[in-house]
Amino acid sequence: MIQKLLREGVEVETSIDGYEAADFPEITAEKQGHRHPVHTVVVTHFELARMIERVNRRFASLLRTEMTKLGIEDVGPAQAMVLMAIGDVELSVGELLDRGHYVGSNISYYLKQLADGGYIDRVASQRDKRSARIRLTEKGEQLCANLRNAGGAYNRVLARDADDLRNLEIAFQTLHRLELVWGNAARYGI
Amino acid sequence: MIQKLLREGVEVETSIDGYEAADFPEITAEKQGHRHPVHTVVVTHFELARMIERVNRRFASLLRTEMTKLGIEDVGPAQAMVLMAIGDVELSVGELLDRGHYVGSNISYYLKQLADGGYIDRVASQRDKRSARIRLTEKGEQLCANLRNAGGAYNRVLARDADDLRNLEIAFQTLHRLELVWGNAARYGI
DNA sequence: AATTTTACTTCAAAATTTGAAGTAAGTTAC
DNA sequence: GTAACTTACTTCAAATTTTGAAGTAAAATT
Repeated sequence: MIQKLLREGVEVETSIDGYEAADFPEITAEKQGHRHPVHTVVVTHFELARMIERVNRRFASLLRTEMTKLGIEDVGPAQAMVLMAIGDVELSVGELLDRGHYVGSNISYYLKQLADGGYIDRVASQRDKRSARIRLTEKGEQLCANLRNAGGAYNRVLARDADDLRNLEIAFQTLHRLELVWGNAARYGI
Repeated sequence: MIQKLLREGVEVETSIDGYEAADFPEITAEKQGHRHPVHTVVVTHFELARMIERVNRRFASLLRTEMTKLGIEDVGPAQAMVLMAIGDVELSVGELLDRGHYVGSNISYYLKQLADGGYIDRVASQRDKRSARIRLTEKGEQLCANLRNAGGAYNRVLARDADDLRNLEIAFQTLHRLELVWGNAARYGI
């Protein structure tokens, strides 16, 4: 059985596509059935990818909503993610590229908009004048803080007890592993 | 400690952004340090979202490469994901929307391209002539089969033992939970 | 000093996504 | 039975995001 799974995928509770889970946060956040899978199906590499795509889409639209509430009009959710990627450190464009697996021209474009909007400062490095040093302005920090603040509610819903924490941790690590495996495969072939 | 984490995030091994993990599949696929976190940092809701974004980006480019290898020129990775979402069942556009949290006009657009490329068949339902029934053609099934086949190698790398399987399962379930929480929040507010 | 490499930017084109408006079929309420 | 409404989808134009090719200037190498 394990052998077969190793070849083909992973067992998981619940149907992959039908959303039979209840449709309200109070209920879906409950633990019923979560720890003790009943009937199981097989998840492949692709099912995971599809799940990731869906979750990503949901988050993007959530972020868009959050930003609309904050009255941010000059930049979109993608730019906000770049802002969050910068965080509270000063870094070069190259470092930022690594942080998000962006493409250079893409980041360059976003940084231009963020600089125009006054969210970041861009200074040529003293030691290497090719390299631009990026950091958030007051305004940029404020936006990040607001977004993080709005996110607090989700943290509370998602991480309710030690069990949740463990699962989130495992999910994070597993995604990191996917990131490495898929990334290396793209560069060196599997 | 737990109380603080519940409010702010989740403990995880390793730095979030620096990729100090080795850069080759052989090494990164190893288990060293994976089960026993040493130094820990806090992951928030946002770090998870950023991770998901990165992993999604990586997968998309992998899929693009895979499709180039297969000589697919008429549709892109996004359309291929739609194809995979359809799978081996016949369904309506509405059902497909639910499967991927797509927007209607978007799917409509993709379906048009997929139909033009001969990857899907589209028949008006007998019972309700507004509703289009979608299913893969021979060609569509072939592409899906090829992609699934290419994906087999990743399944083997990602799911090497029972421990990996457990982690992948937990990651899948946790992402599903994120999907529900973020989705409900978008519709009803948190 | 010439050449190559690095670190980025620019620009145009392509791909993806959104949103508003439309159509046609089905449903409901007179 | 028909007017009004809803559902299931499509179309189109615009916005956003992403890619890729070409460029620039500084640094490193030869």
